[in-house]
Amino acid sequence: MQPLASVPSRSEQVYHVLRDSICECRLEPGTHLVQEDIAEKLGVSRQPVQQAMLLLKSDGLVVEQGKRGLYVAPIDRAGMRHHYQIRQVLDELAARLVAGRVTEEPGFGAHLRREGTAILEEGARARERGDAAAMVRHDVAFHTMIYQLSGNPLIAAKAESHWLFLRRVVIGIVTHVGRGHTAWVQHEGILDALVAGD
Amino acid sequence: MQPLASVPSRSEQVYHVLRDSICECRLEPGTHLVQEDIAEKLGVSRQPVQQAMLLLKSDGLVVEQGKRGLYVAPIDRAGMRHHYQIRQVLDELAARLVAGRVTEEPGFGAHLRREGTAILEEGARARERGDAAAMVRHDVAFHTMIYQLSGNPLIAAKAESHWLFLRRVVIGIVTHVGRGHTAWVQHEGILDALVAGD
DNA sequence: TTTATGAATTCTGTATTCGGATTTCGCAAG
DNA sequence: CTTGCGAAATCCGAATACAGAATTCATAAA
Repeated sequence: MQPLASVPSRSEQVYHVLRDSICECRLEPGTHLVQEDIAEKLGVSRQPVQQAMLLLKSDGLVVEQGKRGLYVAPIDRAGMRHHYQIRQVLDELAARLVAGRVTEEPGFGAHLRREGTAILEEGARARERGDAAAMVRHDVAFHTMIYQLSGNPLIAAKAESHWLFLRRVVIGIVTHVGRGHTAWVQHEGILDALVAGD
Repeated sequence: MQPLASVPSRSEQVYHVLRDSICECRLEPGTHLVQEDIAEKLGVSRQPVQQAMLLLKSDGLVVEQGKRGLYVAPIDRAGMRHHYQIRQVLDELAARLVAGRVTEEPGFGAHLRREGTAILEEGARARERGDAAAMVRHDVAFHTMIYQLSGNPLIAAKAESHWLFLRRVVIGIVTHVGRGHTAWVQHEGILDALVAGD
């Protein structure tokens, strides 16, 4: 049995709305976030907004400039590189752990193969449609699957926080540069290697 | 010139007090945290306490059991292993980056050597005194130095959140098992290797 | 035209209050 | 002894109210 899902508090809802808005660049970097305005737009009081801001600040998605208030964090090349570096080592760790489980636990490889191909197929369909957003979604889903199967739940949590930042630019990259193809080929290679035990 | 330090808000102060109390096990795992009690003990209203709790929850230092309120997170073996795994790969990443800078930037190696030996000497003195808490502090300082010199500021931030958990048990390990010695020898080896460029 | 000064505005952090949901406790019924 | 039920108490999230700091703006002086 699992604990039954409870309704999310207003703070959480505000947090998610703001987080998604920032990550999908509907709130542009550098925007000044005023608690009252946001509260009124979302139809809540200032209190849940302030709490959401606190979490966004600890995520690094918003930054405070002195006592001038909170602003949406800028997208700078160096910062993205830093996020990418960390995500990379987390990916490597997760892959190592998954590979370890494949060789240790019988039947785990088949399970991995099943889940992986399902996601890859969906991703392939998105690519045929030329749906960039869906491609990114499935890209993330593939990585998330590996995090979850790694057996270390902290990896998924930490990596997600870096994906938040990367999502802000990945959509643009996939759409404009058209690098989507190579990524999917790589994913198939990764899946094969993992099923084989790295 | 640097932006002058502003007084920390009450929320931040409450957050730090609670965080340290939890990490140094003055608040034992499983303790029920009641906002009103804490607010009264610290001489503030419930509001800053609630905000601090929110951050502690996102750190994973406190967990909520249904709607029964927030409790200090338990220390379990599996969780510690997970934290340790992630910290390990972050350490490796930081070391790689530092080694890279040593070979790239002239004078960086000497700088590293200077800072590193300073910390190691202080740590050695703490060991002679048998001061376990100071040893752990300098152990953390050594790692933090590497994070900071890596050039990726996110590593320090992320790794710190894992040290929060590890600190809860490391003190006990150093005191009881007396494994302090080997750690310091390793640190000297690490420093030598980094100065040489990995 | 530029600089100083002080009032008005704006915005945040904190305190207090309100409403609701849950747990606890006492007592009666099976 | 266990089960069921209702009142009281507990505690949290959210709204509202208040105070202080910073910025803006307008007006006066150089």
